[in-house]
Amino acid sequence: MPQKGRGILLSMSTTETNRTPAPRRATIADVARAAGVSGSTASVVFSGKTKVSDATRQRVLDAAAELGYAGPDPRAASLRTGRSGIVAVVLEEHLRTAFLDPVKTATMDGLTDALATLGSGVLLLRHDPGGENPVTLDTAPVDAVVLLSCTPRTYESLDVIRARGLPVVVIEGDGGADAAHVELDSDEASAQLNTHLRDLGHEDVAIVTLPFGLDLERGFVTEEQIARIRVEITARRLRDVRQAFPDAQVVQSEGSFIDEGVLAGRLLLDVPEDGPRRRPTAIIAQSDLLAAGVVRAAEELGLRVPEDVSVTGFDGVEVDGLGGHVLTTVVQPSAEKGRAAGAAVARMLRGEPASSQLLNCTFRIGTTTGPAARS
Amino acid sequence: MPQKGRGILLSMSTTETNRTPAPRRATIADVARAAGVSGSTASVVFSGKTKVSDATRQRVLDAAAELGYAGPDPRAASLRTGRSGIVAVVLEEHLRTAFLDPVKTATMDGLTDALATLGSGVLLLRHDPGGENPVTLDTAPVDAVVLLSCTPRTYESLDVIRARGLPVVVIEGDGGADAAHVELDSDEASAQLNTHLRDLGHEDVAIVTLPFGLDLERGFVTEEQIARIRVEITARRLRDVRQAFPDAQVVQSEGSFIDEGVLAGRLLLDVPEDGPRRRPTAIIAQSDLLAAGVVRAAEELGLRVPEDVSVTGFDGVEVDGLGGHVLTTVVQPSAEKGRAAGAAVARMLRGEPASSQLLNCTFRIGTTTGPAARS
DNA sequence: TTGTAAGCGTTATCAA
DNA sequence: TTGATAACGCTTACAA
Repeated sequence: MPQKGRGILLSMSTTETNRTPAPRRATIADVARAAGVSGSTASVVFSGKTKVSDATRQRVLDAAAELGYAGPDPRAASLRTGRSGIVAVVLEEHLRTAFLDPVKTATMDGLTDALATLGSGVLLLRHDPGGENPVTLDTAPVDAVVLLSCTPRTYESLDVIRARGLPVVVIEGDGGADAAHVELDSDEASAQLNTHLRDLGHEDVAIVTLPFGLDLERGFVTEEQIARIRVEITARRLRDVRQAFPDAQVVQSEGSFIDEGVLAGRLLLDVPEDGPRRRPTAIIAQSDLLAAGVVRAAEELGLRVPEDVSVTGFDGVEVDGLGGHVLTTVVQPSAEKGRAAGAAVARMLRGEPASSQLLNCTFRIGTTTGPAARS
Repeated sequence: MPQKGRGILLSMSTTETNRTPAPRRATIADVARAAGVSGSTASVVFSGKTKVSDATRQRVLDAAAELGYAGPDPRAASLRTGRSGIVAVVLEEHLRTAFLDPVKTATMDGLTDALATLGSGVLLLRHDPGGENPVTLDTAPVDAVVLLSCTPRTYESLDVIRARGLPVVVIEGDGGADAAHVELDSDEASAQLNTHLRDLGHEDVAIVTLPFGLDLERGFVTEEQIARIRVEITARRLRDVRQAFPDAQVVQSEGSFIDEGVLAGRLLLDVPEDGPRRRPTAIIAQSDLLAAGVVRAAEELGLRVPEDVSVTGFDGVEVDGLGGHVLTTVVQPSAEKGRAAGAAVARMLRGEPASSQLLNCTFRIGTTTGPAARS
């Protein structure tokens, strides 16, 4: 079709003057009239909430087809019912960034699954307080809100949500008493991982951590820096490991990526024959992606995993690029987190009070850990 | 809070009998009344569409605060305005699967950016014709629809959309005359890649393709199988390469993954010293992830890239796990695709006719190609 | 700058 | 099984 242009505009206004009075889409009322039934009957034919005789239904359906009526307008329906069938998911970051994290993706997957069962779709919302973002929780027709990647800033969203009286579910974060929570318990599984390594005779252990949130460069960190960690998950996982291995060397990565793991791994494993530092016999990475990188670094240096060095991860996700290895890792129920959040949404929509759920991680022994190498 | 229980239920019904008559949320009418202004004035205070005296505005705002009114109900507003501020994105697959593809993620990113500017959010919809999926295009209050991963089946969605009269944008697919399209032109860039390899002296070239859509196992394929390829993108990219290298060996992968690339790479590169097959001097992979895997396979086998073997990709995405290499590749404007789709949505929402856009790929020379190794 | 009034298209309730 | 009626909460010409 042509773009706007003078000639076209003229002909358009011509059409406009002598066009039929009502070029608007058919409504359910039109259908009802055409079918010779009441509006409520027509409505019920589409919603299926009440029994309608076959004959009547057919008449309504025929009329609808005739008029090109495609079913009730969701906007009107949602005004009337008070439900839009949409649940907002608030992400802290760019999608690109968020979906780089396989755990987050899996959680989203579980969430969409659960919500689909419920009959709801997922509206992606990025929480960016700075940007001029006109579609926010203020103006989106949503029935509930799920907070997925929580940082302290995310909680600003909560005020808006509370004001609207929307049900809120917070995944791994603190949303206050009126929000439902989905929490993870990794204590037991982490302890098992520690024991596993201890039992294999590992004493020289190193840790590759997620970022501290302090804008540090990748590398070895000091106790002082450890004390100032600002990312909760990093701090907790580190604490869990250091309970068993208080003297472990700690390398902070700049993110949960394979390539970061490679760099951290080199730092730890590429040690001069008789330099001051000894090569650890086991490396505990705070994510599977980091662990995959460490495995890679080891192999690059001609070290065999697990014969020469053991490597463990955290998350239990499938890592593309790990080759034949199966990581020894703490498996977190990523998709289950989403499903639990979906279930919580369902409950709150049913009017039940916000209730929280604690999900357990499990410890999985893979092929990347073995007896400590004799030094 | 306690779960439903007998005692609780009793006390609840007690409360119910003697609670205040109207526990419903305040509406804009309530606010107007409390502020002593008309409904329209109150409305305008929130929408900002018309000038309101500071005094009046303040009175309205105060009344709203007093009543705990959090702004206009989006459901009602969207019924009235005919806009919900939501655009549906239809994906063919599980989110998990869709977001494994870095190109798709980047496109989503561009799309959400563009739509945010427009004031719209993105509703994720999975097109699954089989499943019982109550929130579909039929029932979702959306202003427009973007089809992202198109397969022939996706077009079923189109009928529903058309019936609703919603604007449609199809990214890399054929949505018919009334849809806007975003298309990619890689001819030029592909030709440049071919020329690049030719100029470097490569003649023994192999191709690692995306799946054929024929449920084939990973491995070498026959001409007959090539003739039956059912995935358009695979066919087109293969055709482009074979124009220049008609005799290239072809290995089909089972998906766009690094690990698939590794396996395909081994198949091509791990050849016996004096077996029947010669080792190719260059491998053209149909995706960057596959290419990354091929690079890896080469290095595992002790071959240097690009000294012993050149590797090229397709997509131009950042690949985690590629180490220091920069792939020689065809860069497609992934995010731009999304942005273009967003722009198309904006235009159609403004009432302009569906118009289509063709985006160009570019050829990028990285560090993974070099002169053909002498055999 | 503010007010009046007329819907937007549905569905829930109740009665027939 | 069907029908009449009254909301649902808001926006926007248009008038004052």
